[in-house]
Amino acid sequence: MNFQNDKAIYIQIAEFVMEKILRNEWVSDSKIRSVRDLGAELEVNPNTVMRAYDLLQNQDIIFNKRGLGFYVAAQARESVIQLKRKQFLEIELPRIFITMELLGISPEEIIENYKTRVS
Amino acid sequence: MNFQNDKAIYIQIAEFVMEKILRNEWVSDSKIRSVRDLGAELEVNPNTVMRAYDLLQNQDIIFNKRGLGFYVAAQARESVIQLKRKQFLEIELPRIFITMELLGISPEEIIENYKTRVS
Amino acid sequence: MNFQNDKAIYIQIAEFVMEKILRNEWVSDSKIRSVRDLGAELEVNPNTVMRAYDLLQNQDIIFNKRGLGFYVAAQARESVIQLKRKQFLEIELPRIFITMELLGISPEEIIENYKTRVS
Amino acid sequence: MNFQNDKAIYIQIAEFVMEKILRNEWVSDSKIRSVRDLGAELEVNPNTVMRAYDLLQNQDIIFNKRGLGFYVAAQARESVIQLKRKQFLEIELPRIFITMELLGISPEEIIENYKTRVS
DNA sequence: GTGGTCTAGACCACC
DNA sequence: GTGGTCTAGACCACA
Repeated sequence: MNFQNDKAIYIQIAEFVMEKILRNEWVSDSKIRSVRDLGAELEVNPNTVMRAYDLLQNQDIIFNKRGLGFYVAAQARESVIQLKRKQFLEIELPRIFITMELLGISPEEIIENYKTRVS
Repeated sequence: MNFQNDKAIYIQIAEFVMEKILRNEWVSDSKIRSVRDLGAELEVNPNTVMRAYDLLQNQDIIFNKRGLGFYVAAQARESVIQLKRKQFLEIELPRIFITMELLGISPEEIIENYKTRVS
Repeated sequence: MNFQNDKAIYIQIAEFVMEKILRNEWVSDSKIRSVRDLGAELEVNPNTVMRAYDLLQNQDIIFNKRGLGFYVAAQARESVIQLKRKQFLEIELPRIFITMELLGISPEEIIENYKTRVS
Repeated sequence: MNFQNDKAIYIQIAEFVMEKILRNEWVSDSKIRSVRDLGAELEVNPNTVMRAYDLLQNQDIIFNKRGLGFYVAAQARESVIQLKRKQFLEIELPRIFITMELLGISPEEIIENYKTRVS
């Protein structure tokens, strides 16, 4: 992890975890790194890691066992996909529509392109 | 300019120039920064800037007056839009379709979303 | 606000805001206190207020206008009720069932009690 | 004990004692702390402790041996449960029904929830 | 002025 | 050991 782009660090950490889950590298019920541990490795404040974990917990992607640590939730992968769907539809799609308008690309042109791709 | 993402620096410089033109901050026939000048400010090799200008010249976005420097082309804005259209349709759009497939989002869902936005 | 009970301060602040909305004292689209302002009055760190507002924003109860402040969301009251429903069903109800079991109270006894109340 | 909530202190002391009995930490016929002793530790007036003990004695939860102190009654645990049953049915349950009405939660929804929990 | 992010460091409860 | 909360203070972007 390089934290090179302009997204907040805690967002990048959350996306890192989600990527691991999406790739099935981190599976349900397995323990993930502790906030102190991961914070030390990434050289960020544990609070920043905590914020990432908090976000993931709110999305039912990880859960906490008191005094033990965070674990990957049972339906974690599905939750990640669900969250990404939401982000795509609410954030990326509007941007795409704006770009299309700016570049004078009509929906019909997209559909044409899509059909060509499928056929 | 930060050169923080993973794109080549000369690409980022070209995009920086195109952005200026798109926003009408740099207009047709006006002179743009010299290769040496811009290279010094951005702390990159003048050759890198030259590569960016070369790319823009090939797309009819800027042109060169020998011994004088580079100038914004007459139809620069249109050329930029044309270039971006091409990039959008050939590079971004395929990526979007892949993401949609990955997240299980159907074209119908997009169309529905688009109509809601318009109404 | 006294922060007398054992709940986290940021939770109490969020509940304070939700109470205002439930009572229709704070209505949709009206601006709410800034994080600095409310933090100063309650003598807590602005970050703590921010955490409360963050929670409320995630629940679509308030929203942010950049550089201007937080505002009560359009469907804020409905969102508050929705959130409280969830809390009741997932947190309070299980506790009630545990208490019932501990005190040897059967569901039938509750139903009997409920009917008496209704009639 | 913190005396942080809004209940009267003597009530909280009585509940503290009942909790001990419920958890079988204080068993029948064992002597409990003296009024002066407990009052000193909790930094409250002995009269306040006395009021709590008086309440418990009226409910047959503790009894007094003159000149010796207070002892846990034979059927203390059953008496505590009996008292809490009464409190639950007469005080908490009405509040629960009010909350349910406020949040638009039907008894059917509760039953459904209960079945899911049992199964 | 507004929020948003991050750090350093503290204290707490739970296990 | 684990997370959870809070503070003080900093710097940033946006308007």
